[in-house]
Amino acid sequence: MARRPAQRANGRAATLEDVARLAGVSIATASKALNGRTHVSEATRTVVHEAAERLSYSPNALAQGLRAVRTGIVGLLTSDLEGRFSIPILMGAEDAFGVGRTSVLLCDARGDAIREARHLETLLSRRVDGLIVVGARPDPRPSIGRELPVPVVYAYAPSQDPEDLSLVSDNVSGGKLAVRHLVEVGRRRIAHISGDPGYGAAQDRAAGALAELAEHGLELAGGRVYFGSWSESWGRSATRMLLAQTREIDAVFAGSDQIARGVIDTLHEAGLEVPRDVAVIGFDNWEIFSNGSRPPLSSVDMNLETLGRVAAQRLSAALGGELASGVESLPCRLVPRESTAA
Amino acid sequence: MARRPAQRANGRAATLEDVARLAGVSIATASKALNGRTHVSEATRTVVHEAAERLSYSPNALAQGLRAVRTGIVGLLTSDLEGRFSIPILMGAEDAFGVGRTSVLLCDARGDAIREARHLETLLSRRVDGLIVVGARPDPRPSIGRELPVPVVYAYAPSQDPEDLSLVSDNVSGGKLAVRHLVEVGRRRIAHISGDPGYGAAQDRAAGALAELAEHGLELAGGRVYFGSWSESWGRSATRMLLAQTREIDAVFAGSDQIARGVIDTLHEAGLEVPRDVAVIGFDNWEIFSNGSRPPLSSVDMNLETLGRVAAQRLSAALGGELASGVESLPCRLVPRESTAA
DNA sequence: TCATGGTCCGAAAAGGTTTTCCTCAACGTA
DNA sequence: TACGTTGAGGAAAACCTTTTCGGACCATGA
Repeated sequence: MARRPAQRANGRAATLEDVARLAGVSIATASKALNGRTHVSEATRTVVHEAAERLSYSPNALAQGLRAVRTGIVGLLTSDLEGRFSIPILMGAEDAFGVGRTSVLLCDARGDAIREARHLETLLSRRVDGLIVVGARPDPRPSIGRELPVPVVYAYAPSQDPEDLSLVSDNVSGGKLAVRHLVEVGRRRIAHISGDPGYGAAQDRAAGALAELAEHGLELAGGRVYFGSWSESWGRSATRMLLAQTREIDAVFAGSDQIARGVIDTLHEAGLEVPRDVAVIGFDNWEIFSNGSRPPLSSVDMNLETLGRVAAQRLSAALGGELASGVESLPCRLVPRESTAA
Repeated sequence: MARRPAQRANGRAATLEDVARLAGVSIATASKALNGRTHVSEATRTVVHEAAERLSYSPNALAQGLRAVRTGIVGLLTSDLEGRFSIPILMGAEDAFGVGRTSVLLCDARGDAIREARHLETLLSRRVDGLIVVGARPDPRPSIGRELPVPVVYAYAPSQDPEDLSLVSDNVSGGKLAVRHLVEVGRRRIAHISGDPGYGAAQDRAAGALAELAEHGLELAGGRVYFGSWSESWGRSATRMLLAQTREIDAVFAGSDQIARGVIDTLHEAGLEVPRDVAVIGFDNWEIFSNGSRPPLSSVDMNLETLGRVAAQRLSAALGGELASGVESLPCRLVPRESTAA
């Protein structure tokens, strides 16, 4: 069994010329009729539309893009697609552009600079209207270049070049948000277990947490931030270390949902109940983890869809005129669940 | 602070004509020189290349696509991007096409048929060379149409139309693989806890498991397959139900890694050690779950990257000639970890 | 009858590339 | 010298659409 792709009789898709011929008008008139331009009588317009319908005419976007200034394609250059951060951003961007108006050309550099450069070249040769660059981790990454013929927005990971426009999540206020929530549900002895201290995000969240604690006249339980790695197993080890040092805690702010899972596990093993004895809040709001957790895990959401959406908006705005530069921080959002219930 | 996108002096990208003028040759010669065609002297070729370099010339892929039969773009129409199944397929496909040769235009229909139709229209108007359709769940989905001007490959979710070409994972043999592994590490009283029985994948994995058990003259522990939902919490409830009925089990085959997590949790709570008392194997090999688990979870990998890669290959092959039809099943792969260690 | 104005439509150019076919020059051979 | 051959390079068409500009036609008023 085999089958050839369906094609029109002449072996090609219908062109505007075919439509015009069938409608008995010129190409110019057909174009004007289909695009709703003026200087076409209603009767003619109807005839043309019918002809287009009959031939299932679909304008060749390549030819349109060649003639017009815009192509309606933006490039999304990501460094880590399997990472869970690119996807929400991608979806937000796709959303903001609107179906049918702009398409997204996706390239994954897999963290390889050479591959990234080649992808960039390809995207430019396809005459994308703009680029969104999504880094693998939320730390400054090399700029893809300042002298590009199209506007570029960096999302999640800012560019090292301050002249570029970058959109990032405000991890400091995210850390504050988490601690403020814990305080609001009555907790006072709050510990912080986070991930790799080499990540700016880890430092920022910790800084926000400490600042918020200070505002309430509180000190960090456990005496220090437990930095380690972004893994469940680190959440477990760190919790064991923490409990070995002090059992005087009533809340843990975990630097990620994965860490939080490890924390909850170990608290349970130690005979502590969540949230009765110890409240736990995570970060990322990765639903598969936070909802799968028992009890469901409160978390801080980085609003990555919004990040993508705003990136798309900035890009659209930049098509017409100027592109701002600098780093724009977008707020996080608290998602309370049972693990911090009062 | 604001900045305009960099542009060339005349406000546009360099064209072949610019290169030709700078090199002092005709457009035709410049084209031939850059594309490595014959009938160009070495000297001229060098001059042209230098000119192109100086102008940082990049051929306009739109114009190339307009002239050529192929555009070098394939469309990827997915129904559920946030689901974790589209991404590996996408990456496999991107990989197989090779960087720079073919680009992937990504559209997410969000499970909405109307949105899907609009995306399809857009993709066709952009004259993609082919389409890969990735469904949201591994059950037959409506065909996007038989009379399309480009070849289409369905991946993960097969098309309902047997004339279409579909690539799916072989869940039956995946189920066999899991049980065979458990038998090989010496287990005999094997239970199966799976997800939503409305999923063909759940039925197939169960069928494979039962067939493999039968081959070894074994019966299913617990007396039946525990179907439920694809969640951690179902893994927990089902394990409680299973243990309430019999503690005569030494292995559990879970229908997904998430379920397996719930199973392991509950086994631990019941005082059973994994893998000493009960071995556990999952499905999907979702590393964030299987590696985060304690102990690390053995699993069956559906080889989704391979699925994507094969989809790309089939598409490439179809460009030249004919596209096969029917459903092609690709084998799964066992990934043993500690949770089934002997 | 002529001028004027308005409405509708069509010819043609532009956008950038590739390829075919043609010209032209140089060179070798009879 | 005349002719054939070879190799380099160029003109132009084709891919498809949009837009500008001008032409044709009709009606109206002077």
